[in-house]
Amino acid sequence: MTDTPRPGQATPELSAQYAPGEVEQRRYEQWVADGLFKADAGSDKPPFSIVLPPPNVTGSLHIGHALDHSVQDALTRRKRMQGYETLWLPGMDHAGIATQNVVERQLAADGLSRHDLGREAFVERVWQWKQESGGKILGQMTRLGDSVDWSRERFTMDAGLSRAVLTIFKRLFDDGLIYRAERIINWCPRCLTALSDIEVEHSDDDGELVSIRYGDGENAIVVATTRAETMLGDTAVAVHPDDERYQHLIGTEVELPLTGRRIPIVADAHVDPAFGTGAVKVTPAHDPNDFEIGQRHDLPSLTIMDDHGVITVHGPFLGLDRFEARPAVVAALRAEGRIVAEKRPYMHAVGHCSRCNTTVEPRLSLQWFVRTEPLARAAGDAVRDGRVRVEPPELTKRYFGWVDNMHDWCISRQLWWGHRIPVWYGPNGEVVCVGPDDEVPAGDGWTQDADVLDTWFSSALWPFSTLGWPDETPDLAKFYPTSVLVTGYDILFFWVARMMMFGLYAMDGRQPFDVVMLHGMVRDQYGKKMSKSFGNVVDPLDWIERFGADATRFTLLRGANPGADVPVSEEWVQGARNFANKLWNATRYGLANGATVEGELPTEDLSTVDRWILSRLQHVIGEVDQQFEAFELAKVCDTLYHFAWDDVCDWYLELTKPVLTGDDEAAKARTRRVLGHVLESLQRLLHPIMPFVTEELWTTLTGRPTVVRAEWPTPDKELADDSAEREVENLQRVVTEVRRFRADQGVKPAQRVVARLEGLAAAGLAAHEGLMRSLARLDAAGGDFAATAKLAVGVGVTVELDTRGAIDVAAERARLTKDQAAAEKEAAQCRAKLGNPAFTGKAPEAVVAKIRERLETAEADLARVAAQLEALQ
RNA sequence: GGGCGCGUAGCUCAGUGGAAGAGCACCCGCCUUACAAGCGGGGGGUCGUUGGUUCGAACCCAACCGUGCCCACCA
Repeated sequence: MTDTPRPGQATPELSAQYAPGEVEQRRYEQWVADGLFKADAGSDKPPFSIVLPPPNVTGSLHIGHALDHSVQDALTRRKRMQGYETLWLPGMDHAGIATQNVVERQLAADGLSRHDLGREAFVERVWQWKQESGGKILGQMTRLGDSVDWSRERFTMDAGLSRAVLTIFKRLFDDGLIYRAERIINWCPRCLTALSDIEVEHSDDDGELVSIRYGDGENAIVVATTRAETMLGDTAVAVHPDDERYQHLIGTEVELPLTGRRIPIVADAHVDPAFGTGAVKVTPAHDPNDFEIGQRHDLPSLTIMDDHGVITVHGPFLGLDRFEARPAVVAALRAEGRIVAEKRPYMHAVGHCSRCNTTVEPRLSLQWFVRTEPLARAAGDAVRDGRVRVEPPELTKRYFGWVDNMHDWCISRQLWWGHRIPVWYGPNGEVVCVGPDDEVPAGDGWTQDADVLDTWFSSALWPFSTLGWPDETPDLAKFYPTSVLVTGYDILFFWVARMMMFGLYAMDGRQPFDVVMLHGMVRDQYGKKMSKSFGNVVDPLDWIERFGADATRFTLLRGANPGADVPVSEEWVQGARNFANKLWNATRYGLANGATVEGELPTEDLSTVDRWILSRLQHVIGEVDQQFEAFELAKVCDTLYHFAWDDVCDWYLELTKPVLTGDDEAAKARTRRVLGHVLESLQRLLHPIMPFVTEELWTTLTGRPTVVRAEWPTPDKELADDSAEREVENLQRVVTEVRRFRADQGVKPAQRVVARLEGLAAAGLAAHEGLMRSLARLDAAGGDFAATAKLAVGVGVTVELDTRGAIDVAAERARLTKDQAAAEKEAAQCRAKLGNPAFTGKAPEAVVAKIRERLETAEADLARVAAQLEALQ
């Protein structure tokens, strides 16, 4: 093998194996130092922008982030190479409850509560925590290779974003889209705050349905409940207006057991006469349905629990926790003989706090709400009229289901960490909403609302608040609307719909993003959800450490088609690591054989093999582009994997060996140039997926500074060459068939077999005899040649081999007989089909032709096998 | 309770009207000077079931079975 370094350049050296750890840190630091990820709002280039879904400040990088970020980075890096002015904006979410819980736990370790510190000191303490231990995840992002613009990092509580929050709150307030009201809300008795619908998770819990008789004699009415303790707050019993059984009771009163209170029996269409007894106890202060019934019938609301879920009424139960009160109330009722049916198990959906899993208590409470109806309608319309595209489209149904049925959004939280509600109450009942540039009311008796806003309120502003809104900044002008939002389908409703509502509202009807790309969840190799208790959780940092960031990314992206869950396993990441190594060694081969990227790509006198690989490359570029535009990153990975491994490594590199070790210097120079082009193109194509190894290889191969801003390949139609592709395919068939024969016959790979090739000229393969001999390890027939085996390989080429002493005739005959039977069956099927007038009459001509072709092939196979059998005699 | 998916090789998944594919796993043979994290070869599926539409169905339709997810104020 010759070793001819490029003029004026030292021979680059690569070790035999790729060692990612050595490369990654060095490369990332250089990229940042060179400002390669920085966006320029003043550029003339077309914009491409993504805002990173802000991770919680309490979070650290888990495998789901790794997937999410890998997708965004791949999209961003490709667009950057395509010449777009590219911004990927990073940042974090202040994560109200989650963060407050973390700091409260720290305090609890010292025996303190947040109330011991007081509000101001507590918030100060949280900020301090954030400075010291928050935001670990941002550092971890560098390990993945995220090409984010660090100069634009934002935090939902920083000054600019807080101003955006105040601005939009004020605007919504003035438009009558924010209001304060007493409503049934989800209350977490542990976090001591209201929760929105999306912060409540439903699970089917075991409950017990008990039937209780209210009243006596003629007036008795039986109700059923799973929450017996709430009967203490009942202010009515409701029945369906048409329910025959209770006509005589409607409008009367009944005595509520244990309390001595008399409550009315009302008729309400909400009641399902078929469920239970058809009579419902009504507790307006502790059940959303009951609240509405209460509103319709002007019933009083009687609150029976405090913030902690402790009973506040009725002597015997006073001070009991809600779960203690339940059996206590049942026992007391039983003592009075009012339990008319034994308790029976009952599975029903119960809400739990998404932060601490405490059972949520529906509770009447004075809170702030966003009136979502007009906002949600606009959010739905933007998708309906095609301004925003959802990938995969199937998920639009879920999106509509959500935005079209949205309840008003409870936005006040009884927490201290967050954006404080900018409303002040005056001594005479004044309510003043204070915008960012307004004077805060001063004087005696003015107090600010104590609550803070739901965390999702500020994250809903993320696509524009991070770009400088409400100011008309160059960033906002250049990068809004953002190009694509990438996130998991699990937060389509939580977050995406809210960004749509606020984006359309704040930006005068302009959508926050053009495309929503939803990926799936990362799962284990059996498709199981990852969970700590199951022990199947993968730590991406561990994988990056052991297999490299590129291998980790490739493993994730290889499953990342829109909407699809992504199973991963250690075996698979090993495979990806092997792939990185394969690329590494292909480039090593190129470097050792003088592959070059200097000078024009030759077009004259190219070998068939060179024309073939260039043609394949054009197809691959086209395919990859299509797949990228459809966000089908799994397919991108698959296409490039097979091109790199099968076409380039297994065939092309092998096929260049005779030329590159030969002595035709002109031919060698051409192939070196083509080889250099193919390798560096492949590296550019793979860079969005595997940034580190491609950077290392590309810079080494080309001597240029970085592939990060290298030009993305475009297909060159001039280089497409069908005849070269066909020729090489035929060559491959010959080689493969001979290899198969050798393997079946147990001929050692190293053993040269003497052979004669016939029919090459007719098959158009005359020029490639040397290549085929080299790949199939066939020597030219010499003087004592005796054809002991004859191989017809299907493209009109016959190989006669001298395998004296090397083959097992009986085994080969058995195999050929099997082949013969298969070919006969195939031929028979095709003949039957072609003999069927219904088929030939109705099927498209192309299909019929295809069947004819199959028949020809089958017949040729039959002839081939027959010839081989004969030769074996 | 409502809605949306899925069921293809041992595992994870592509394929969506023309006669079944990949990765890994498995079997056989090889340290053939880019790579043993490799090379060459191979076995393996009546495409959940049953009907229907069609010349033709993994693909379209219906029912059923299995399975997953989302939403949900029948006590």
